[in-house]
Amino acid sequence: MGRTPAAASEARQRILDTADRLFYAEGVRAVGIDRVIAEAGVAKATLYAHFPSKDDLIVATLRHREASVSEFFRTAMERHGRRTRDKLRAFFAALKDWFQSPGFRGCAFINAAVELADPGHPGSQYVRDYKERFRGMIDGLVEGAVGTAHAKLTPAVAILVEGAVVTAVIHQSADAADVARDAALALVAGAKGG
Amino acid sequence: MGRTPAAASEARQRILDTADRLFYAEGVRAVGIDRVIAEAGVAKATLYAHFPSKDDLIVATLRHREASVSEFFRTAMERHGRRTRDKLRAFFAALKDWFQSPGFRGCAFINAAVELADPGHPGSQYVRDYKERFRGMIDGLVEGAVGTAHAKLTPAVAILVEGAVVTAVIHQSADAADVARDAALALVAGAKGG
DNA sequence: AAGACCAGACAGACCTGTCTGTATTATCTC
DNA sequence: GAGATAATACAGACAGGTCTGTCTGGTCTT
Repeated sequence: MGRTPAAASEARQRILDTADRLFYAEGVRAVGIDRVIAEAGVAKATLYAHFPSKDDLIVATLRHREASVSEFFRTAMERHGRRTRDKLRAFFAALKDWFQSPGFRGCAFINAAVELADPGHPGSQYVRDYKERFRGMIDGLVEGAVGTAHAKLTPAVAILVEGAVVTAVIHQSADAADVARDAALALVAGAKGG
Repeated sequence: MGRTPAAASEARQRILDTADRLFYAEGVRAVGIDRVIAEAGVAKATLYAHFPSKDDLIVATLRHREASVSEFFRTAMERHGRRTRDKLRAFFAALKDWFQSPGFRGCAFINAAVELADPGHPGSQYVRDYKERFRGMIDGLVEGAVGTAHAKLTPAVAILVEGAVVTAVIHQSADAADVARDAALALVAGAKGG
């Protein structure tokens, strides 16, 4: 019995897809292993052969989701980028698409960090690292919009994005994307002008 | 035996204080009734006499917390208000105080909404209502800062505040308060100038 | 024969909510 | 004052379910 069988296995992929879906929709604490294996059509032993514990599965699910989130924004921005050449605008348009997508329930990483509560949990650590990478992407957009690097602008835009996500999920509305976009563009215009 | 004994009872107050503390620190799902009654020094029957179910206790705890949050911001802003007459500045200073306070773990209302997951849960509904009231407070600050009412500014500042809270709890840093303050002031200045 | 998988029992802990029974205190009646 | 009544709170057993994680055994494919 291999401790961690083939990395690219059908069962493993089914587990990850199912766990991602359930964890995002109902929360990592609310969904139990039994639910995951039932809906993935997998034996419990198989799950534990691939993921030593539920905590490991949670982290693997976050990693799995990061890939799909990046992919979503890449294609959505490309789609919007045809009309709006400004990448920052295209990003907020993609953000709004996300808010309006069925089953939207906010940022899976923030949700996981909130649920795990313990900052030392591997999942919480992963979320911090992910947010660093996310901020790096924002930084690229801001630099493209403002011309030069601007140390103070990126954190502000990142905060606007986080706030928009939280507001959208609480109020079940996509309006926050427009509000955040206008605020970000105003800040960019201010940084360029002054 | 009254179903809901005296509204102002010592046991009831102990339950609320304890539940508020535990729920905020570890999450409403992670903390069980047994923990609450043990740390509150209360019999289980007493808890269920005051609160018909855990869900009811959660909502009561949120209500209880709203009072203390309002009180915190009122006094903190008053303290800062002596130096900075600008109420918006005083608010962000208070926000930073909160971020730096021991045991800070973000917004209890957002956390609860994330954990409950279901938008129809009474707790989630309470959170939505609370955020409406919170936005009303922000609106007062913005109106005071910009002179006249400004429909587009308040939602942007509210989003900055939400984003700052989330960023602060994820990165365990109070810097987000300063970033959000500067961004809010820039937006206000832009609204006044243009 | 070996690796990967499925099915499901099992242990031990924890969950919410109900129930029995007792102690304490305040109030009302005589 | 003395006794009765009712409200409140205590302690803790209990039911029925769920949780994670382990284990046994069978199946299928290569």
